[in-house]
Amino acid sequence: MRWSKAYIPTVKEDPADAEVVSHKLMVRAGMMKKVGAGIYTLLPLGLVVTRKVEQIVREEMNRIGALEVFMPVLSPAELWKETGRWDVYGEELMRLKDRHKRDFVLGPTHEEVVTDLVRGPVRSYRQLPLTLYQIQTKFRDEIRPRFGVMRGREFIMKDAYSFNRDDACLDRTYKDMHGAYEAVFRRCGLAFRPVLADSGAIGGDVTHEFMVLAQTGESRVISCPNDECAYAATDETAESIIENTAATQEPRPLAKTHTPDMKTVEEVCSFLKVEPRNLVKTILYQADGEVIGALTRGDREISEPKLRRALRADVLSMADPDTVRTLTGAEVGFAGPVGLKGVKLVADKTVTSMVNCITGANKTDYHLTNVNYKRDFSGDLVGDITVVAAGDKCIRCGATLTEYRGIEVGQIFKLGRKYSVAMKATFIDEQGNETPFTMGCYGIGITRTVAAAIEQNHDGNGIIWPPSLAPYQVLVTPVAVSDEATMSVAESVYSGLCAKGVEVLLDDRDERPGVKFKDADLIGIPLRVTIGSRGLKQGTVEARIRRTGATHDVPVENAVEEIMRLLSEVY
RNA sequence: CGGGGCGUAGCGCAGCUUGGUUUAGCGCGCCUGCCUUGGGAGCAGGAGGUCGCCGGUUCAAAUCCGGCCGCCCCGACCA
Repeated sequence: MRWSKAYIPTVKEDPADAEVVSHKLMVRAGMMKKVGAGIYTLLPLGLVVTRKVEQIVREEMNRIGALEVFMPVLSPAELWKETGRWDVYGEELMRLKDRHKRDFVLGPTHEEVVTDLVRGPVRSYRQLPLTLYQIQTKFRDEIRPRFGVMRGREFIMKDAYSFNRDDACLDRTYKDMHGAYEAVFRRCGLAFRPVLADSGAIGGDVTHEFMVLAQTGESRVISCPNDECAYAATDETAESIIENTAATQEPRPLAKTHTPDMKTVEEVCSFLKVEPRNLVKTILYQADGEVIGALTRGDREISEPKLRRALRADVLSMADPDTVRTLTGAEVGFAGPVGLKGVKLVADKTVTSMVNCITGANKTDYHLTNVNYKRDFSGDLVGDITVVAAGDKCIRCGATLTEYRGIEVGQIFKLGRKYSVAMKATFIDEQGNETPFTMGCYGIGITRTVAAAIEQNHDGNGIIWPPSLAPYQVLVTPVAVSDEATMSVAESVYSGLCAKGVEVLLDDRDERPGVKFKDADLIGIPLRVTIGSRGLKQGTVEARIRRTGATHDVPVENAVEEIMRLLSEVY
């Protein structure tokens, strides 16, 4: 490809609306252009990179026997009503009507469509397992799109769905997928970690997220530094051992104390001269229509995903102030578990071993002191509903946990039978029984992976593509296109490399060298070959590795061979 | 949806507080010519704007007021 024909509109200045490097660089390198909030056009360079990621994904999916299909972006509301997600999915589901006023959705994911696809033709266990995947545009009406293509509303995703005869069969597919995902991200040249995660609204039990390690990542990952243990999970899911104190105290008699206008943990603590860890905080939630009280230690946060799982609830949100006032008989800020009626109590496991703690009194401007579990109140449900913090102890090996940030580029779920039961998708098993499929679903954010690759591979001058994702492997840069000797060498190196099947970009623009070099660094081609009169006097051209900046003078005569050799070293 | 901010040439911005001396300006980019050619050169000339949209105030509005639209940032969501 010749640069003069390639449409790579690079820009010097960062776009005003970009926050993170990948967004800035993708715009500056002429890879994409914003059309509206969270929606982008991919320009030729951006598209080529995207296709590279897609191809890697495609090869790894095919390798484990998944079959590619192509489902529509638009799907009728009926399918979503069948599984109930029409009501549960929320605002993020982009709904629209056709000219006949019939309801449709722009697919954010395709469980319904794919389940509908197989529920007729697949009748026998002999046809299983079956795994279908597609690479398709998805739409999620994000509350707040940001960071360019990292959190867009429209994005390209690979989504795969497996139909298995039973749990053991699903386990095998899940394991294959796990392996395929590791292969995909390894081939993309990314530093990543598979971590345990929450299954969210999609439902199901076991799930892993694949995190690309990056400071700008939106996800917190908690991990165990002990290599043999290697426990890693998202902050929504991670479990830990939270050390308790003061367990040696003798229980003292329950007392009520006046705490005028002391609503927050901090206020109560400074007023009563105690540590937050001696408080039990009580937060009221609305869970599938029922009001529940969640209890955890004062210095900790309630994890809504954990709470939702503990309750097996679909919809969970904090109760509104009126509900709180009605049920506690007090202003917000004075709720407590003692004597709280009509509310199901969910206690974090740490709460059960606390001694002489402080809680709200369910009376405005009063708190209770010397509250003790079992004696004064009990949880209807006890579990882990607290957000993990760095410094907690590993649930598996006891080591002190650490935290890092990551970009979630993929997630694999064991769905179970949620969708197959809801949609009556069944097959006949070996015993002749009609049985719902046991399903799994597996996603990779393609466009997000492109952005993640840039987050992880750039410097002050621009992108440094991992060779497997680079839009071109070699950039041939003649210093002056007006110089005939320079151009004839450039052309022969270019055509020589093309003939070897190398993806080459020839910068044939009549620009000053500085401009070309800056653009070269910006678009991040792994190997640049510079041809100028200076080198030609010695009979050489210069090969420069983008990542290291290392240069090699190679003789003109066998330039193509030398460049091929250097290329193989870059890989 | 709550809070904050922005909308002026292809891009990045100034001007707005205190309306008219601004024919609306600057940098980058773009076009022509000369010159230059190993890290975003120089000189000369040039093109490009319904100042987001609608309405109001005024002799006069980019500037003041109201409404609407779009975009960005911070919070509650997620591949």
